[in-house]
Amino acid sequence: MGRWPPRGDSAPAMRAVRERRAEIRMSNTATGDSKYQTLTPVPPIPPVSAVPAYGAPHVYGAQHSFTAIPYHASYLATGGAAVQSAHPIGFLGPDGGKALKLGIAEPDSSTPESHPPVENSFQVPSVSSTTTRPANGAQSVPQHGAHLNVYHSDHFPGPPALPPSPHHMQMQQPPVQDTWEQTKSVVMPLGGQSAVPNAAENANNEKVTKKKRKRCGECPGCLKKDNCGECGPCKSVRSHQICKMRKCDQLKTKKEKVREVSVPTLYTVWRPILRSAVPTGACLRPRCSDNDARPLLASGSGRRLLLAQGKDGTTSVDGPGTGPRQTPVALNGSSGRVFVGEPSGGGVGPRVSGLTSSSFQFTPHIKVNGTRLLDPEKREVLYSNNC
DNA sequence: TGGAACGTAGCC
DNA sequence: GGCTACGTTCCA
Ligand SMILES: [Zn+2]
Ligand SMILES: [Zn+2]
Repeated sequence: MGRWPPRGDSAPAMRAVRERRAEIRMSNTATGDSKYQTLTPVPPIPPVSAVPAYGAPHVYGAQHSFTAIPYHASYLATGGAAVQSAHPIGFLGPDGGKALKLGIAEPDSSTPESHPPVENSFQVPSVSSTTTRPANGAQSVPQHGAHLNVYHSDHFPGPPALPPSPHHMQMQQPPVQDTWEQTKSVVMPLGGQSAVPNAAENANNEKVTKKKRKRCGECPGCLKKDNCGECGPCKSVRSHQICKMRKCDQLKTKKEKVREVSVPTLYTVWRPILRSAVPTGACLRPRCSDNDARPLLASGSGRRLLLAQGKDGTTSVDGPGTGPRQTPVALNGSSGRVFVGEPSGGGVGPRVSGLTSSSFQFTPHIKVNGTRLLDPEKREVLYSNNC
């Protein structure tokens, strides 16, 4: 009783089977053989424990560069007056206690306060869309809330080091430890350094070979015993790839592999961007308990917000526009990662299908203390309240 | 955008 | 050290 593949990356091996495989390759025939059995199942998602959660986008450490980001600029021009400053300030805001309650992680904190129970409004999105849309179509005004799905891809450029800032002490250091313990998997480094072997990149953002995923052992491809003998990988000695027919389905979808992103990470990393991109009063607090907060629209409705990062490390924010848009967004001529949020636009814009309810939720505010947030002045109130 | 080529992780 | 094949880059 053997297993397939016989050896190498994913399964216990048998020399005999390897030889058998060679025979198949040589003869280009597909034969049944008792030696070819199913794979030993492996976890679909290898654990990534101990991977530091750090994905600070470029834009964070350099808010002044916002104006160099076309999408963002247009965004603000159309509706982002209130956040023209594009500061990360509201970010922690004046209310440190509240910030803690929101689950913002201090880089090295070990105090109870720094590990508050976080409202578990974030879950792992189950699937990602592949809708493609040019980023430069973003012209419309962002809406009142965000329902954020965060995706991960394996090639995310690391951000530059965060500059020291007396106003943002907590942000001087990347949140090396992801402290959101409700999640078993950990945020992959969207960039930045990692002290963990097999991490994506080193401190200099240099390419570091990453850990390989394993075959699931259960998909049709994995269950196939024999090489087809006719596909490219079968024919090419240099391919180094498994027969197309046997390619694991899970390994086919290497991009947009969804990873969990902790609340702290969202706050410390992406919140400034969200803040600048959702200028109409979206509360970036997960499940804000504000009674005036508008109820979150059902998943799948509303419009989307994109946070994208190009290979050059720059970050861009894409507006809702007129249609769902996800990956990839061209940035400076290159394609990069795209993070998808969904501002609940209150019926403005098309419905977006395919979203799961298991994603990070931002409660949209349209009112604060009963006052509709219709002008920048009032929105500032909201921001100052660290929503 | 998909395929080819290549480096090398992972397993033995 | 050999082998398979994943991840990545390159190129048409
Ligand atoms: Zn084949
Ligand atoms: Zn599989």
